[in-house]
Amino acid sequence: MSRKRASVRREEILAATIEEIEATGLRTLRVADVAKRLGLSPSLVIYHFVTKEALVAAAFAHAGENDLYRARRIAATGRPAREKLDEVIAWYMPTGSTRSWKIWIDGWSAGLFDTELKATFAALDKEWKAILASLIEAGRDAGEFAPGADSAQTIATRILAYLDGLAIQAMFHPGDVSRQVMGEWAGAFVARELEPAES
Amino acid sequence: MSRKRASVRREEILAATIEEIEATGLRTLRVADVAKRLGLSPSLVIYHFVTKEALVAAAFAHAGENDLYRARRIAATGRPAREKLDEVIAWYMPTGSTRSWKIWIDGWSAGLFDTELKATFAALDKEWKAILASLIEAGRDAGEFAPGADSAQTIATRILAYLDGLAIQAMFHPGDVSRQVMGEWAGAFVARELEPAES
DNA sequence: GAATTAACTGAATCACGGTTCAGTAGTGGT
DNA sequence: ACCACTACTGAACCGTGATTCAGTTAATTC
Repeated sequence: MSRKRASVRREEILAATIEEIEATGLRTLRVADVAKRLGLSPSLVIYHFVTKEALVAAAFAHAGENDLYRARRIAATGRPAREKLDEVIAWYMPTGSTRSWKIWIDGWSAGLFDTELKATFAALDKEWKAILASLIEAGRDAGEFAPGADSAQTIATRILAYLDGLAIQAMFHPGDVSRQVMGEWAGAFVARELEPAES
Repeated sequence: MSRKRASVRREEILAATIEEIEATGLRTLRVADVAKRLGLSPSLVIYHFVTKEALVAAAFAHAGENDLYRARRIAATGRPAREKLDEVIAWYMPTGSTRSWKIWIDGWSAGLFDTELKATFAALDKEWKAILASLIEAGRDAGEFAPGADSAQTIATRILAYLDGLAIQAMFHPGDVSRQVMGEWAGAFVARELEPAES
């Protein structure tokens, strides 16, 4: 049983937890399954995280931070705002390889009745909006986007709302909204929001 | 213990189940709590529904049908298509008194890993899209809406996606998307989809 | 108004899975 | 080499909550 430093093992366990939620859902998540995935004893998982609930909370926070990290790296590139915006959006969507929407739908459902989780999601959402808003402002300053009536923050909120909705449709009704369609519609929405007066 | 015909009792239990999910969430739903809500024994609930899982499935189907029924009644009115469309949309949103979004978010999460539930939701969604599409077509025929490039079905899908997304935002970030804002944004979206060439 | 059926209950069962705990064994420091 | 600390395990415990079942009583039928 190769021992590892606590910080390393904790990361492994968090990743395994997300994988397990991804694969079978939060409602049937068992500590034992997370442990088995790594060939460890259930006790160890509890040893590191004290309680299953805390494990789940930590796992969601971890996964969310990971996604944000990637998005921030895209935003930090030295390219036109529109390109970066498109790429960040593409990453937010289910297409983004690692980023699965199953866990977030599960997370929302749990967050409805769990204050800590709800706070975690609120914080993550705020960050996503900040990233988008900052790209929108950059684009406006650079003259790429028309200076609209609404604040960048507001537009970011609307875009994320639409993306969430599209993701759900794509998840449950892939016949109505394929991945490609989802991308096209998202692109059209962004265009309408940011380049209104093209006439 | 006033006895009731099975059909009546079943309806009561279904309603109580939805209320319980609404109040405390699917993940902590106990058969005993549903029973207590009606002053009945847990055994009776099982007597009527055989299994908790079946109870939950039936409850979601029941709630969904209820909502659809109301929507269809609105659509059957003899008013302009736009008015009816707006009202149906208002009813779809969390504002619609009974219609709570908590249960649907919970439902999605459960549906991800439950084939029967997923099928139920697919059927409900299909119905909603049909209602919207038929209103859109009626409005086009009546000259209320411009005849766009996309089919009524497609536009219905996009509208529902946006509504879902807005509902989630309103649920989790009411500071960013109040009920009123939600209504305004939804209205603007519909307008853009249906009355594009107003120039 | 007896007989049959259908609604209903309470107490027991039973599996499941999170958590505890006492102990084992790597690991890093001196 | 020894010590202290930390990662780790296996077996037991224990609460929970769905389901079962044998029986009770209200409705319905004839």
